[in-house]
Amino acid sequence: MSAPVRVRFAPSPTGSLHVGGARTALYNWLLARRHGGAFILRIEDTDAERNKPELTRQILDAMTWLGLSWDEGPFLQSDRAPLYREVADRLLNEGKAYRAFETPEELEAQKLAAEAAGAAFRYSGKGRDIPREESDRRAAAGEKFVLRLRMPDEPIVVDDVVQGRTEFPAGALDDFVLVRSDGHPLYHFCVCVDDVDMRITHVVRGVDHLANTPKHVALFRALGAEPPVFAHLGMILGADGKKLSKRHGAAGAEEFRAQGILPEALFNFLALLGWSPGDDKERMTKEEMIALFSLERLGPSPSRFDHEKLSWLNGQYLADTPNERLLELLGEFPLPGVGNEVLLSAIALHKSRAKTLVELASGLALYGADPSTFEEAAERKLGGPEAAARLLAIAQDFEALPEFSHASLEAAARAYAEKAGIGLGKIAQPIRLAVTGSAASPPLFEVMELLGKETSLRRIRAFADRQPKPE
RNA sequence: GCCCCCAUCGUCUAGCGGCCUAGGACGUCGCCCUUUCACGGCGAAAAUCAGGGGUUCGAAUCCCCUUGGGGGUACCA
Repeated sequence: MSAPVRVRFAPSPTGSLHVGGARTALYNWLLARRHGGAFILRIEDTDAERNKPELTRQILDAMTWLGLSWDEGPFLQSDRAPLYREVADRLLNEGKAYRAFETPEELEAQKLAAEAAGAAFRYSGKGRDIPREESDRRAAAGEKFVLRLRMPDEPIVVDDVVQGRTEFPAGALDDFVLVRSDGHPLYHFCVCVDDVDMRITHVVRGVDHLANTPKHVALFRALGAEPPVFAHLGMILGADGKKLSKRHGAAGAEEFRAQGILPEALFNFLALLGWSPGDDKERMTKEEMIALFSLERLGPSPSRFDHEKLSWLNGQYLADTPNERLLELLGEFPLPGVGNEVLLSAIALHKSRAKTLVELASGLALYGADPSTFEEAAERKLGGPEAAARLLAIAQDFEALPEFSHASLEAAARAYAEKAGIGLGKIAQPIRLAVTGSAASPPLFEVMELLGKETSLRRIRAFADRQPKPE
């Protein structure tokens, strides 16, 4: 394997980068980066029906977001029709492929007949025996035909790096269609032609393609090319073990983005779904993954998508990400209308408490408008006339402070608590509720310092005000 | 139907014949830290290695069967 590594990711334009596809792309990317090779992006849009540039755009955006940069492409199969036609002609001339003139109706009838007889349908291979002259004549006369590959009579071995060696007996596959009767080249054909043309050395993709791989091997041979190294990945399933889809909450990279998942976290999480570096490493930078990656360490079995673990990982990344970058990332979510300086400090206070950017953004809301609602259970417990009196009293103490810093606020609160013969929590909790609307927040006095004297005292007094009066 | 793949704690996984009385991580449950909530630290519960046969002095690791999941079988990708 001295040839430079060349791999590709070849999604069809569905408009969403499914996490299964994202992980496939990621492993291809890792392999290319590991070996200093090339990562090629190719769009499989031979199915003209659903092929809109917009859908491709979304996939590219998601890849860019995830940090999966490609070196060549994106190539569109729809742009490569002349190449497919040329290769199809060559295969026909070399006798490796042949014209078959059955109509879809005839094929359908044969299929039904086979089914009725309890046998599996397989194309008869009838077209194989049509002499070339006759074939040319009928084609010239305008008779409809498809181009089929002449499958070899010997068994086909697929030696997969991940799934192991599999032998498909001779005759297990029939002569499949390369080019439709309307001249459109079909998926299997385009894939192989492109892989040869692009000098792809390793094909890393989902197991759903494994059963089709012998077709590809036969095609590579017919094309006079050595098949690439194959690595078929297990599927990614939802938490219920079913195929992962939108009904599991999210299935596309862009949906995770909208949920406030960091691209680095999703990258790391996806990498671990089917790959293990061997030691007990969990959190890794891209550079570490590149250094450690190898196809041999990919696992063959399907895995479930554990959103809980993603959430944890995301929280880890959130806590470690510099505030400035977080502020940038937060741009996609609603933020209170305060200055960046306040936001940056607030982010520092809140980031270890949030699992997603969405959570972080909503935590930041308290630096905007005064709270209009208060946690009901907390207010029942922490409110009341006595609490109101204390709040008013301590507000006075705070008011008198020479400087409104968290240190002096804390000192004042401690002094108050001691004088009143209560624990610090007894006075801090009502203040917290008054200031943030919630019984849980970052360190109270730091929050107050950030909020400033005026806002903090206004909130404390307003909260005291809404408490029932004595008698 | 036929062909193919997969199978270790609830989940992601380590393990590639003896180091396994099966290791790590998420989640769960305790305790500690603490003005609350997180973070962090410590600890616990959690896998008869799907079941059954072999092979071997020795099997989670190799082979076969069964069961359960998944995929393929298109003039879809």
